Amino acid sequence: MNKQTMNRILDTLKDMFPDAHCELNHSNPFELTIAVLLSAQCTDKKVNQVTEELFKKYKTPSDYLSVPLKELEQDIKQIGLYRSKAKNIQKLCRTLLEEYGGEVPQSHDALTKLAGVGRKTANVVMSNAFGVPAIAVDTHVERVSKRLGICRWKDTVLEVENNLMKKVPREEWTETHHRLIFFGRYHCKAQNPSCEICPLSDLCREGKKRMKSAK
DNA sequence: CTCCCGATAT
DNA sequence: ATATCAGGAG
Repeated sequence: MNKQTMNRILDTLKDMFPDAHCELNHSNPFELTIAVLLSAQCTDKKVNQVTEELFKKYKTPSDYLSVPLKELEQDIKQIGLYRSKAKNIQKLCRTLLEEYGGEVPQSHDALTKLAGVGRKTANVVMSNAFGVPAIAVDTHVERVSKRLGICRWKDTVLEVENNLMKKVPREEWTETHHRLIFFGRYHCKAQNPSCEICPLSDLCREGKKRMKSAK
């Protein structure tokens, strides 16, 4: 992909979603970390429904450790993958208390060592909570980047991330990341993407195919 | 690679 | 009925 095409994509995304932002409700780094951990294979909307009550009941790492595992499981059950997530939350909270004075560490390396926190979650926390430029590659960013030809179809999520970091100016990483999410979530959807009204459909094999069959 | 898993959209 | 949802661990 040449530079002009990439710039066209970035300009179009900015035009379509000028105020794209993190849609996981949170009021501090700790809540954000919990919310992102919960968001794996689940919609943000559902996570927000659950965290509205969850964050009233659990304010600190100690709070999550003050109840039996089974109780926490029930409190997040609607999210799915709830057994492993509940276990990870308690293990993560134990680590925060034992290693970091109950605070969320402000380094990518330390974050990924926490239970249930991988590269994608660490990137989201670093960028949204601590203002460090990052591009977290989730299901939307991966799908959109591949459809638009920003990277190759066979690329791993790490390769997708490296591609985006190479092609997007560092100071625009975080905003671009959010725009790719919005683009994937509301426009270039996994099912029934809006190819007919997509200003970038000429860049996308899938889009071209759908345009033809629509005629 | 598989497993984890309920809610929602299609 | 099936696909998908801000993935991570083993």
